[in-house]
Amino acid sequence: MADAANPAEPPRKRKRVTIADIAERAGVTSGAVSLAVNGKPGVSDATRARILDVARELRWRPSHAAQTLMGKNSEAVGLVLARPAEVIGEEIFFSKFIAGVQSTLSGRGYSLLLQMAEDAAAEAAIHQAWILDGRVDGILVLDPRIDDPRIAALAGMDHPTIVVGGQVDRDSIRSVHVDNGGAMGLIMDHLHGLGHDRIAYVTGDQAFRHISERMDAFSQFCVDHGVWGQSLAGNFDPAQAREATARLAGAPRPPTAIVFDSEVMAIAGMSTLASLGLRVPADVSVLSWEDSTTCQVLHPTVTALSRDAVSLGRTAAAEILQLIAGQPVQQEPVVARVIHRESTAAPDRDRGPA
Amino acid sequence: MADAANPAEPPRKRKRVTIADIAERAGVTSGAVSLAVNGKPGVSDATRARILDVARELRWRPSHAAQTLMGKNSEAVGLVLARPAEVIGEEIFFSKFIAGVQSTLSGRGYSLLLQMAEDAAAEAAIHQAWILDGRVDGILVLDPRIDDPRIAALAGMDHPTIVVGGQVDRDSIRSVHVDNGGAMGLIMDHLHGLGHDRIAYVTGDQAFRHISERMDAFSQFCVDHGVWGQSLAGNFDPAQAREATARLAGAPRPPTAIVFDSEVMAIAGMSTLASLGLRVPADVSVLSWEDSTTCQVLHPTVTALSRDAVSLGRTAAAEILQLIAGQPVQQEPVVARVIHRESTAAPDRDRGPA
DNA sequence: CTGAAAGCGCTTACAG
DNA sequence: CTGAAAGCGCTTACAG
Repeated sequence: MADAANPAEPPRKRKRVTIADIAERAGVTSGAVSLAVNGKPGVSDATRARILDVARELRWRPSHAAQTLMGKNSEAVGLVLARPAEVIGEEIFFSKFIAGVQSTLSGRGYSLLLQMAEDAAAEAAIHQAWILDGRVDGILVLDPRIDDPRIAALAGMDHPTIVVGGQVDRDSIRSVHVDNGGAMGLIMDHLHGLGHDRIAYVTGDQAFRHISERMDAFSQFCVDHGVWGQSLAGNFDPAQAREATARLAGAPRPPTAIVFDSEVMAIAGMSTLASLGLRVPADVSVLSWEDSTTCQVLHPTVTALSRDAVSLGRTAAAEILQLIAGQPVQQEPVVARVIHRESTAAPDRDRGPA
Repeated sequence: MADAANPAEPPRKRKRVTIADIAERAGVTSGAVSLAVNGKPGVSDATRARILDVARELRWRPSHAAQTLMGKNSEAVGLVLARPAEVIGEEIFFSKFIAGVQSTLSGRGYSLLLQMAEDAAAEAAIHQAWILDGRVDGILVLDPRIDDPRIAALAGMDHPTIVVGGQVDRDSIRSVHVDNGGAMGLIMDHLHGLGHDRIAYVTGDQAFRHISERMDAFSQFCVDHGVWGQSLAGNFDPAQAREATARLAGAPRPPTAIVFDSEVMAIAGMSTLASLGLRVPADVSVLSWEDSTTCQVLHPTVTALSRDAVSLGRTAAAEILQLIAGQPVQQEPVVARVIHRESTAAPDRDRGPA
């Protein structure tokens, strides 16, 4: 088909076209071709124009491998996901984040090199290999843990690295500024402002830095505002969220509002409440830490913290690109806000049956 | 920290260790080192052992760039996504598929090279660049369209390619066998078996091959079984799905069951039905083409076609790996099944108020 | 401004 | 079995 459209096309089989081919055709040396195509001084304008013409005519493309061998950037950013495939498939955060990263990267001609690993140690090994191979110009690290081996390893390699999802106490490593504590403050302001003073928080995996930051802010707020607050340790598993919700609902003095650490957990929690005959928000308000279309279309619609994972990805990508370019990183803080929907309302303690 | 743990470690700055370093240390030529580390004949066992020891001691790793220059495989598979970041972030299919691909690839030491593109033409350009650069050993193409430019371009390059999401009429290109028609048959069997004979189908973008395959099977079934069937063209947009649902619900003789082409569309549709005061499944049954945790925890839970995007990704990855290895591709068909949940039930035409 | 050459790190014939 | 050399496709000093 392509051939039919352009019948004069030469039989393009095997044999890649190299700068040597261009040099021969243009009657110069390959060194001159290199200077010409790279826009470096050293060839006359006339020669340069001729060389460029031939290059275009021959449909030449630089050999990425050869350029990498010479130390050129690989134009790729690496990201390894150390979670089971099932979790990555369920949590909307990952696809949003990756989509955001991609949209910025692709605009600059960069690709994302993606790999999955069993655990943080395996992830660190992949990082090492990628860096030594020059396969990536920079690395994105997701969700730092307390005493994260990946951070320790990367800190020693001085390679562009951006950590996403929590602060890191190393000078050599930058992190996308996500203010988890501040976001939790917004959530608590929202609920407390509605009149809630018995609030529960069903958390994700507490080994993650970002989760512990949220928990700290949660406790802090409760202490400061005289709110009864209870965190229940979870692990992002919906079954576990359901169990925690049932336990909370069955308590002598149940909370009037529950904050869930992910969309999937929030939905699971709401479904549990419904099956227990509890109404949202009349009996208990629900808030999801992560927004999605599902939150918008559920019945009732779900109040959510919009971290906007897509723009978080965009920001992370922009920062790693700045780091790679050797520019100072302009940390644009990722804005989070509470999107107020139907699942949160003032508690109706004293009201009779609707 | 790493240094503290291993104080004898040499100052590992700059300068990568090459086979020349190994050769010098082991008292052989670099050619011998190459043979030794690659397990090729040409060196005595004693020499080989000595060389391997030195390589290990020096923590040598082959230069990926140099090997690629010599024509070695890149150990990466390419996938470009030609959809807006927002869509990719919302549709659970993508993250599941990518997670599945990854889990198989990572097990074999392969990475996924990912990029986003504006449209199919831009995607084809990225494919060309990747192939010419030797950056990927194989390419995965998602959701072929009618007269897809990507397929036309790839067909001419004889490079390992696997198409996912629809059949393709080219001998040189293999596709993961997803039986869209058969799956639609399962859905219709399910609904018809429950007693529905007025069924609507709100579709995704009809320019996609897999959607048109589903539509054909839908029409076919309706004709064969005397079912009143109506497809409404959509484009995966939840707002559009809501509108289509409202139109269907407001019809003089509304359907008793609606099939939606994606999870997001199904949820949007259900929310519309609820806001119109229609009960699911009492007034209308709803079925989603794509399963997810959300389908399991919604109220009512949603009957869904489980294509199992994760295993679809695994299968696609396994097939591209076989193609790369030059092995015959064993097409394991991807099994789809209808997971019956609360959102579908027998139509209650004649029944009075509950 | 241009030419000739060395080198990036590896692999692979080709002689000894 | 081993050594010496050419070559993959490019870049970059270094002479003219």
